[in-house]
Amino acid sequence: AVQRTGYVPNRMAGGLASARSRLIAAVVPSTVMSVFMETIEALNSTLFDAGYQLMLGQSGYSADREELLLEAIIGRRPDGIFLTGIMGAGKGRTRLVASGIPVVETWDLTPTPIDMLVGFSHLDIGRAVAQFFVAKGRKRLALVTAEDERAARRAAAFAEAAERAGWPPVHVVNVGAQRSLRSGRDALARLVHECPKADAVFCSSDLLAVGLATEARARQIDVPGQLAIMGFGDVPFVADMLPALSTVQINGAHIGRLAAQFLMDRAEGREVDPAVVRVDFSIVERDTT
Amino acid sequence: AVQRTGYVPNRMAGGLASARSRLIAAVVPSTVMSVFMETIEALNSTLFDAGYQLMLGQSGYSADREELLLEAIIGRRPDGIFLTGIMGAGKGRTRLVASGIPVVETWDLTPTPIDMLVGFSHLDIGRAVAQFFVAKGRKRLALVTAEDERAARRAAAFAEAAERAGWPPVHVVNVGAQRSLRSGRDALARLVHECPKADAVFCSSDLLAVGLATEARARQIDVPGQLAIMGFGDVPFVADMLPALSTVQINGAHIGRLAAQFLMDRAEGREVDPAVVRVDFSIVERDTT
DNA sequence: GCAAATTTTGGTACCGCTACCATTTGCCCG
DNA sequence: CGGGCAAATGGTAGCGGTACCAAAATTTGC
Repeated sequence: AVQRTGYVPNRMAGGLASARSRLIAAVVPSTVMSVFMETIEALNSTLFDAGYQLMLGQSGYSADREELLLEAIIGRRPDGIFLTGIMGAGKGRTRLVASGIPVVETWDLTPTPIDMLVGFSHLDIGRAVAQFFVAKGRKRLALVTAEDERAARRAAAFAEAAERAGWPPVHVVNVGAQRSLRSGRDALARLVHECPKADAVFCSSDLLAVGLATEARARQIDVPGQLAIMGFGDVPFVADMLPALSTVQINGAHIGRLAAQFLMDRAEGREVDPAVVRVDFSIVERDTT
Repeated sequence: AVQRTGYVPNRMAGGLASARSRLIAAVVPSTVMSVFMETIEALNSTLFDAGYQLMLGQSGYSADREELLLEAIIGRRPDGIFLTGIMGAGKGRTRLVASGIPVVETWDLTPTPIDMLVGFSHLDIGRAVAQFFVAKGRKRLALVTAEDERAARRAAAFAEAAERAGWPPVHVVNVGAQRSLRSGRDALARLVHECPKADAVFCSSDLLAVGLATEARARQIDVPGQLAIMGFGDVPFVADMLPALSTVQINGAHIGRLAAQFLMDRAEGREVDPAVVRVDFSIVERDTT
């Protein structure tokens, strides 16, 4: 009879009755060319295979929009909420905690997570990249960074580690909100103008780094001879570029799968322990360092 | 009182009572490095600003998964369904029609849309690119294409147009399911081996085309002198690559906004007329042709 | 000042399921 | 063949809103 009439159960009614919506909400800053997409894809796949649906919200890197988004999300009573990044104190955080919905924060670490967490230390990465450059004999380190709180923390740790090694202050090129290839190219132009002696640069994203490498080629700057370039994220295509980009690799898909599992475990009443998982990163050395 | 107690209305209950879920479902093949992400981002933004939420489903380019996905989607009773591509006859289509939910198909054209449609003709694009190459004096045309029904149609029209111009048969390199930069590089390797005289190649995606351009550089093949390369999609960064990629530009964000508007109009009981909109494409000539 | 029209308030049925209780049925075994 | 137990079946109260109706309160017009 189900076959004949084409009956599809109304999951909204089911959710209302059972207080289990089988919906998981995810908040991402942006979807275009974003380092988070592999995480979202893995999250979505894992969820779907277990009978859950994904609701996607874009915060657009803006706080008031995030506030609205959170309200809209909580209104749907999802069984779990996935956050890219951590949530600072504020109305949003209070709301989330009050809602009692399982939350997993990702791509970052904090001593005060809302609930569960799958991430890594941006400070460690900043330090590790600085040490990598130092070990390679680079002396004048520089940063190219987009406006992003996590990138700022990597940058701060990078600069501090360089200073502790006795190196001169790290030159910083801020590219603003844009994280495009174009802004990477412009950033290199600014860098060679503002700090021509820089011999190693850590970029806040792979796209920016590819931009630098591209502009370096346009200006016949020898990479890595004259300038070493390190990206962040290891998005799928940078390994096959020419030169292949050295970058900080994050296993985004792993974060997504783990977060999905945590959320589903909690939704189904199972304990999640440990609720805070630190995932690895690694510096993959290719042709630009 | 609402402020004090932190009351957030349960939209699931509201949706059940009013038969208006304020949910829109979108089906995409994949989210990573996909040409559709600008469309999804625009769709999501437009929807969110009007108080709707986006549910994202990945069909993963697979038919049975799509079937399951459709069932899960219909079960949620969304106010509208966004499809990337058109839906051929089959169980899925029957289900969709039977559900009575407004549907907008995108990124393609068909004489038999399910409901609404915002797209363009892949045949026109194939022909236009072939004519472009012919006008440029290219004689030995080639194709590099991933397994994708829409790409296959562009390819067929391209080949046919070349033949009609009196040119020799178009050589086709099929890269399989992978649409990575790596497979683009491999494709060029195959192309120079299998058809060394080819002087112009149309790729089924920008990423593939960038791969070809990269491998051409590695092999010191002169682009565009010896080989012209055309991509598809005009994803954000290809304009700033070196060489800047010539490609077929599609205004993905426009498709997303329009589709969102259509879906919301229908959800709110307004008539959508015309329900089929053909959007423009254009060949942007940069440095690889 | 009063009737008519409009707005506000109060109350209830119902959206389509799930959870749970009360039966009834089937089955095994002494 | 009947008692005890598990499984199947039937029935119902919500889940938290919306929609709509009726009644009351207010405004408007003359």
